Amino acid sequence: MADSSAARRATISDVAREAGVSISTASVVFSGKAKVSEATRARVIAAAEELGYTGPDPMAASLRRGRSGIVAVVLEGPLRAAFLDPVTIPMMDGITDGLASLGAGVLLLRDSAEDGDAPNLTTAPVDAVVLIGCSGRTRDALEIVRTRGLPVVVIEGDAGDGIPQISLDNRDASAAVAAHVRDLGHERVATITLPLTGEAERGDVDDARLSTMTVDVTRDRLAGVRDVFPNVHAWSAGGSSIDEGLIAGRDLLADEDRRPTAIIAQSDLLAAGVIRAAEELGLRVPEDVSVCGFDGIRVDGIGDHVLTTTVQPAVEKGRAAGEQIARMLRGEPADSLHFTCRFRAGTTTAAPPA
Amino acid sequence: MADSSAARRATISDVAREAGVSISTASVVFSGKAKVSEATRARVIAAAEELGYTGPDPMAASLRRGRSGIVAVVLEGPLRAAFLDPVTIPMMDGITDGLASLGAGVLLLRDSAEDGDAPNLTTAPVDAVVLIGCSGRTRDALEIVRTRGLPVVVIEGDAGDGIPQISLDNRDASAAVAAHVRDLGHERVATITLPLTGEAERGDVDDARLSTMTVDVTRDRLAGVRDVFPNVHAWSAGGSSIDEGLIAGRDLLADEDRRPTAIIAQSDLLAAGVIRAAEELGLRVPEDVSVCGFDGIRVDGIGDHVLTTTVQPAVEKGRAAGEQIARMLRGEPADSLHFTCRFRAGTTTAAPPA
DNA sequence: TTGTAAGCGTTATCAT
DNA sequence: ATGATAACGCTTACAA
Repeated sequence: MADSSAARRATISDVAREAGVSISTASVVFSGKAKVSEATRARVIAAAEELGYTGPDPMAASLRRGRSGIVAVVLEGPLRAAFLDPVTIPMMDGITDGLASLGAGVLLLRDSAEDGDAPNLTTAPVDAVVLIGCSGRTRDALEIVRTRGLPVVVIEGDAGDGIPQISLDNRDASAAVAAHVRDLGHERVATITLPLTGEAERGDVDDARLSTMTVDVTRDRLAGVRDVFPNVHAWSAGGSSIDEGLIAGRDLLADEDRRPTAIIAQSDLLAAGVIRAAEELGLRVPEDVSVCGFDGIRVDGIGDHVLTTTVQPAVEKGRAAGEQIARMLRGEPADSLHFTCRFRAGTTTAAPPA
Repeated sequence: MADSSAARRATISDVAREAGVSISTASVVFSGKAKVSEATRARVIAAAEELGYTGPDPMAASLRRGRSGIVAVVLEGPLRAAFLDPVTIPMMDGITDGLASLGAGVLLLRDSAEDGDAPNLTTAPVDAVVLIGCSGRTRDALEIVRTRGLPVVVIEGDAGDGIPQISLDNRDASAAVAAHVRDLGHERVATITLPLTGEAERGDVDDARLSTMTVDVTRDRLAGVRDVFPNVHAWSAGGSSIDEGLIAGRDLLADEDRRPTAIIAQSDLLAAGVIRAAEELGLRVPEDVSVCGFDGIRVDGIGDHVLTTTVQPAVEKGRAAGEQIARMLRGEPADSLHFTCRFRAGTTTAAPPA
């Protein structure tokens, strides 16, 4: 008798019973994995409607299939910070794209291992993982993922071993920018690096600090500049933003005597900040000081300038990552892919002032 | 004999056996839901290590608990578009924040119902859903979610019924901006609206088009302007971006005779575009034309101007949504919350030219 | 403190 | 074309 008054959610077996068919038949109606006569299908659909059954429970289906249809994307630091970087968005878009063939969704995860009860790699029902910017804390994430045996692709980071990674010719591209600056005749050059470690600490970079550097991207882009200007004055920003560029620019351009004639920023955002700093100080770009960046995103806030920079294929990087994940999930072998930037001369660089 | 050579993944029962304890004891060691003697705990941990067991399978745990620890955030249109809107990111950050107490992750979902095999509301293992900008297609999402019986919160959209929603005083805030413009003495005023429908179609808005309007935010902000300027000339942008603002601005400011003395843009991005358009045409802001926006985000690219606008509490909105979700998941009642904007006078508005 | 056992709701295999 | 049945791997009363 006890006809449970509190509405328990209908299951596929309720539907099957109501429709007078077996559970497996009902299941097949929803999955479409086998032929079902039109008549029974209709009965099942009707029964489902009747009972308010909205289709297989995703968690049960996940368990049974061994797939959740979810891919984690691990970003460094808080979301806001990650998305402040203008290349993140196109890249994410690319990832979704590459994953499309698989019909997988994207779960945003932060890399904070400490974060108590936050959702993390060890407890999230994901089929695979994309790691972005493998550095410090992210390395822990990699460890977890590996022991969990999840397929993983790393974007911009050294994963080691046989882990497919999507890389960029940071060093060469950076060197190309530097070469452009050198060819213009600059000798007193400074570079503004991305953060050296997870902890953003800005200021001049000396050898001691250099040895603490853990972020690959930072290292490679700096190395590229040094390939051309071995003794370049390096200044490390606390992040990649216009504000940080502004701070760095003010510091580097303040002292008239030691003022560089060209500043090579390791991101377009930083470069934009430098341009602002220059304008603040009444310096003209590029007549008084040349400025260039890295990324090739569209930066607002630099007026009519076209930034001299190198353009990275952000969407393609993301798509490649997504595609490799898709392949691995299909049991196919995945490759590491290397992308190259394209140098773009703009209006923010010129010969040094006479 | 057949000691499966292909390494099948170890399960908790393997661990239990290896450690010589019952399955439940092993389970408890990992969940910490009950006291276990230090000795047995150690044995279990050791066994797990031995077998390479990395903790309970998330899918199995999800099924058993009835919780996946994942909350879906449904955005309108492609990810890229959604994240292009500068208020989205702080809002997402707020959501993650509000969800933190729950330890839930965020699954990004698009609202495209048609999208074949893409991951969607009906098949994703989520515990709850946040709907952003409930309009048109998003309404279908709402329907699905409701029949699935998932807790849901709607941000900026009319969900009807007893669905908690996070709202903004779009109309009043917009009216306040308009009032400011009126108080400065402007009479020839134009407004640039957000898209009227999901399909971005830009251009003058007449009554016919007005009746096709489906987006709540657009409607409310426009209504606010009309509260002050009943016959305001409305021009609908194809989206909320600087480029769209530029296009709109060019069109509105082109004809010297019909040129408005003030343009009220429904977003800061649009306003930034208008300012650019004005500068292109050699018009000074605010001397020749006043411009104001909506959102209160930091816009790059408008030089030294401080945009006259109204500031919306984006992070707070997101956090509120997250918190309401958390409450519902705890079985507590959830409320609708209403947020208000704060008017901010900037340097882009002044009295009309004499 | 530890063990027993009953599901959670599916899907896939194999018969029929 | 349809049905019976065995997993999937875990959690949690409840019993010992």
